[in-house]
Amino acid sequence: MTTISPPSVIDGNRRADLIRVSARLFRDRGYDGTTIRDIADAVGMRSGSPFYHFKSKQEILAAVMEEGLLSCLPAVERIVGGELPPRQKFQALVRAHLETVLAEGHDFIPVLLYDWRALSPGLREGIVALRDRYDRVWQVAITELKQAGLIKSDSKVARLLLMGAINFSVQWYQPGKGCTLDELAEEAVGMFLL
Amino acid sequence: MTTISPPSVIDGNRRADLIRVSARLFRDRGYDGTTIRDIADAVGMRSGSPFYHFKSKQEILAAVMEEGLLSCLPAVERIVGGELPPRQKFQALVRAHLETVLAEGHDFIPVLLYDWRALSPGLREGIVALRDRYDRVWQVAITELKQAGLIKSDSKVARLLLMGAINFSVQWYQPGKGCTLDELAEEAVGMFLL
DNA sequence: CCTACCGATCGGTAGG
DNA sequence: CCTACCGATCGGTAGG
Repeated sequence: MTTISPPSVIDGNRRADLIRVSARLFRDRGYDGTTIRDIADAVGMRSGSPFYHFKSKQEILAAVMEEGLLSCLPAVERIVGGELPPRQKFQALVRAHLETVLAEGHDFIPVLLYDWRALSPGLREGIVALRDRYDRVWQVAITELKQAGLIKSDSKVARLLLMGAINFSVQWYQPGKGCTLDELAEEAVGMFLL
Repeated sequence: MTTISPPSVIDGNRRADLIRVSARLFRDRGYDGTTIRDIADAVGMRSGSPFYHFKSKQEILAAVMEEGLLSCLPAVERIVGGELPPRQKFQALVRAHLETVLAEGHDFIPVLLYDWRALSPGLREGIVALRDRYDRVWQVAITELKQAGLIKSDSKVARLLLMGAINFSVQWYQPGKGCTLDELAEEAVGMFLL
């Protein structure tokens, strides 16, 4: 009796490997600073082989961003759909967001934040739809804060300023140096809420 | 009588031209997405000629960032050194900062924000010194806000969150669409201050 | 500042 | 998924 793994599963593993190491390399060196050869080396392939799994380098970038959004959406949607009181709900949302942006090994969303411009317009559409879903979760949370009197404005600009403050931490936060993610979440919530 | 412009002046003009068009191109397409040929074309030179003015493409990038910081530092230092009451002083600082980040033709600081990673470590030192000066201005302003009871914390993290919220607008703000810079400054100040 | 050019690198492909 | 390769592009330089 032979044990044969279905090709689709093998392919799925290698494809997932490529996405994961590409995320790390893109995060560290940027999309343009990473070559197909870097990616192939990191998974133990030859330089032409990634194109067996992806049509182009651009499609790897799109896959990294899509993977990042798909894997972090359920958590934030569960938080905002849950029953916590407004302040605690917002704190949980900020904490979850910080996790996806700053935690070690979480390279997907930083790639989205750093290299959005590098993604060709044709491939942006699908990612934009997921980004919109993510933004909508935040808008709902902020509206609840407004209704609870914890914030002055729940405008779109208010949301962009809030998310910007947190997203920009990707440019300065260093894990293990300075504050922890819990402390950062607490300071952020303390600063933004009345 | 021949009129001969001193070479240093000619060089100064052409060098300034190169910095200006490079800032615009870097802002629009990114450092890696801009070639020396793009830059040369934009000022009407042949592709090898920018290297008469700069030793490398990297040095052009450094010059863009340095120029941006040097030209915006006096304004913010004057504001913070001035006599406005804390809230108005902060509003003026935010407004000035938004100008350097979002106003049309102000491409230098966006390049700093977008392509910091593209600058080689050896060239970062001089720019870091100027960035530190800029950050110090903000820290002073925030400390004054704290003393006036207009903000909860004047920690470094508080400053980074504030500046992040505003800096991130470079990724979403579109001149002429949505709010004006004045409105944006007002909303930001309203959101951050108690 | 131009002409003419080079060496290196890069994304991608044909064929197996 | 590998081998072997290509065409294009790019930063940079020598010599004037």
